Amino acid sequence: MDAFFASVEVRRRPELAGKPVIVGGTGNRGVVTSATYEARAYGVHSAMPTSRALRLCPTATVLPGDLALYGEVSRSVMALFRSITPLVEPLSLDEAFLDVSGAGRRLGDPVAIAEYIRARVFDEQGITCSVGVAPSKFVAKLASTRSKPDGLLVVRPAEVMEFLHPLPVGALWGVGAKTEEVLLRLGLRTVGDLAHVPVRTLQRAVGPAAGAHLHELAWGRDPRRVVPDEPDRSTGAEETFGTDVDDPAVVHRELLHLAERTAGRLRSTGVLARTVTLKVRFADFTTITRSRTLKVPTDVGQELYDTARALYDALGLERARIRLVGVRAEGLVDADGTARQLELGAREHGRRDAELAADRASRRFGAGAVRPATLLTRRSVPGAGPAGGPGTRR
DNA sequence: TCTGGGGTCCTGTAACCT
DNA sequence: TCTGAGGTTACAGGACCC
Repeated sequence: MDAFFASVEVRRRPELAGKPVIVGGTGNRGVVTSATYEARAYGVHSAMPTSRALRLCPTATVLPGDLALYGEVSRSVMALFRSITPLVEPLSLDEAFLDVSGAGRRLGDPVAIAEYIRARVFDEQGITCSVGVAPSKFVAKLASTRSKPDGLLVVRPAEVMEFLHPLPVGALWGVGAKTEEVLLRLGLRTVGDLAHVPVRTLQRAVGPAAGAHLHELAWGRDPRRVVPDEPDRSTGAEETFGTDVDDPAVVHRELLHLAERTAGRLRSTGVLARTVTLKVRFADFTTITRSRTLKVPTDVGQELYDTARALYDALGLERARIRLVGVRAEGLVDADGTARQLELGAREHGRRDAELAADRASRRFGAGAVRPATLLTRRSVPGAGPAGGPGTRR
């Protein structure tokens, strides 16, 4: 999809069509997550602090975003893709790889399929998308980027080199700011330059794996298949405070909140986590992580919290100024295939049953209907909150 | 100017096991 | 009993993507 979040907002509010619109954090520490092409004309792009974006483009409308709505649109679009081929690999909410090598008889050649997709997405969702058609995932991805917005670019097998080699190294998928800097220092400006440098040189510069990988990509070689339905490897939640925090009690409460959120997601997807990772970002933006692997995988918020809090307390911070904390669950295993460890003397109905009951209450009465008492604030007492706040849901 | 939140993958080091 | 080689895993950090 082109400028996905922003496009969905414009569809919802047609009076914004043709105007600069920014979706992103509206607080003092927000960043841009999506911007219409009208806003991009002012130099606005995603990941830029909203404050800077507004300085560049003061007339822009800034909207907080509505992930639930974008998720709905995403599901509809992915369903359309799956009606074309079962080989759909979603890359994010707004993009996916489709292997259409088997769909030709029914729907025509890949170019016809691409046009069909673009038309259907526009008819059904009222937003535009761009499609790259190529013999490999990586070239298709670059082609779709090149064709944005509202475009279609076909790179046939014989055209891959002439398409690839003039591109700047930074255009390659996997080459970010740091790697680009290293490559430019070596005098490598284009993908063609990259292709003609010995692999060993590349590997010395950016590491053995990345070096070999880049060399292959520079010659258009990308054997990765389109794989549908890969299970997540980790899930987590993190939050940047509105202003830096040095009160351990505030950090502890946030950790509980994040642990509950993460555990809820584990339960809703039917997986257990073996490893808990704590993330702390300090006022100066340095970031550390600490992790611990559990004896028994879990999906219980209280256990994630206990672990995260122990990791935090072990840091022995003396009122350090904290900007962000996060809790992440890794080493995910299928809950069905994992027998729960029976502990000697453990109560039959424990914390897990309480959290499952809270899940059911949340499904009926809205997110956060039941939660730990320490997470209740005046705002969240039913009836006391602002309209639309969590406490006012029924 | 001031840097979100969701992820994936790679690398170096240390510990541990055989 | 000691030593070393080699593999695996845990942990921390960092680059990158949308």
